[in-house]
Amino acid sequence: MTTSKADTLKINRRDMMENIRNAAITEFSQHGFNGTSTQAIAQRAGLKKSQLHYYIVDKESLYADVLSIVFRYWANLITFDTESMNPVQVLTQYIRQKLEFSFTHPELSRIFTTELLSGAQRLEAFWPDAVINTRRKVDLINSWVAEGLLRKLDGRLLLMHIWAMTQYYADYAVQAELVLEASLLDPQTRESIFEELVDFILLGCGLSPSKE
Amino acid sequence: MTTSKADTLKINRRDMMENIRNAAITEFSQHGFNGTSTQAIAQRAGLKKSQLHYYIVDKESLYADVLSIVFRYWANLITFDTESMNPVQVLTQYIRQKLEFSFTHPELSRIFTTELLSGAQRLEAFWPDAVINTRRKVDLINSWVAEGLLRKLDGRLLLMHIWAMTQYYADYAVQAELVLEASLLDPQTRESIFEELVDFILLGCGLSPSKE
DNA sequence: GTCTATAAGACGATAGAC
DNA sequence: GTCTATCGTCTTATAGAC
Repeated sequence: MTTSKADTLKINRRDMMENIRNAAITEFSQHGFNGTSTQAIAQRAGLKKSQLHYYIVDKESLYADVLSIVFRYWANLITFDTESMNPVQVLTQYIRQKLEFSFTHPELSRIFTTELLSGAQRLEAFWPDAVINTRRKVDLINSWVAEGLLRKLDGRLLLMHIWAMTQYYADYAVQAELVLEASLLDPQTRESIFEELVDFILLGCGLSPSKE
Repeated sequence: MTTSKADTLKINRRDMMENIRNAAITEFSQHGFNGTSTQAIAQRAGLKKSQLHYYIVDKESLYADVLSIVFRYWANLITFDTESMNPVQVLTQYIRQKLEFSFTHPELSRIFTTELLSGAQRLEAFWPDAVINTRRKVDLINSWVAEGLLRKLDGRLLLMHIWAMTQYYADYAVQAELVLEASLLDPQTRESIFEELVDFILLGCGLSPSKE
């Protein structure tokens, strides 16, 4: 056992930081930046407010941390599969990734939404990359249209409508569960939403969903 | 001129209340209930915080006022046209109403979203009516499916996906304008979104959009 | 009827004790 | 390195002046 006291503390501190970040994600996703108190974050993390302020620089930088986590997930998990040049496969896979993210990380999705609702000022640093990634996807969709693989449509609108419907299951989870009288945690519910979403979108693009 | 002093004051007060409500709508829609200070509302209404508290009972009831406005609009403006039994006409008209509301009252749309994001506790009073209205629409859609007018789909999912895409243009207006490089105030932009949305949804339902 | 002065407490943040 | 005591500000709300 050569674990020094410093090492132990370091590990504990890292766990504590993750603990705090998770508490922050929950609070910020519900109440936004303005609406969240460091008090509430501290309480959720099992700390006193004054203790919390030892671990974080300030509320603003904790929020920036959390925002960057959202975008890191987004960039790593949700991409167009460029291997496949088949619109049906690319779109189906993209819809699954986006929807799965809403199901498994609804709080991260909601942080993006609260930030956008409150003016998106703290999001400006992330826009340039997002714009590039978006343009790449839009160009691919539009090239499909040019090749006649999709009906004549605006790739930007298609992409936004996919975002809208997948994001819905995070932001409006309360409403969805009320309407469906089912939990979004239930794998069967998730699967039937996914299947309907794929059919709906592919048909809307003038594609025929493959039935295997 | 028989206008008494009392009448004049009454009129002014009503104007002031509307002024305050509008300021409240703007602030609440951006920052939610927790995130909005009466200070910010007062300032936007051109009052001092202490003046504002003369006109309102408290923050909570001002918020309740604003929420009820949202639902009054919703109930009056956004309905299924039961006169027409034609799915294409009913859906097209519904999409136009919903989308138009997002364009012309984005702040009211956003208040609903912030409230849902923060747990929707203050919305509970409005759910029963909303559930009834929703069920009626779902039943109609499902009857179309039973008659073979629409492809086999779950009416609840279709309705939610229409909500998601139309609501998007209020909640995510910042993102939409960035992606489209256009203003959502522009009638041409609005019209092209509407047309694409109708084509997309009708095709997704297995209907063929009429082209006149 | 309208507005000011001010209370009572929550807010984010820090200096300094341990 | 960790936590407590505390500061100054901002919060909602009201009592009382005009």
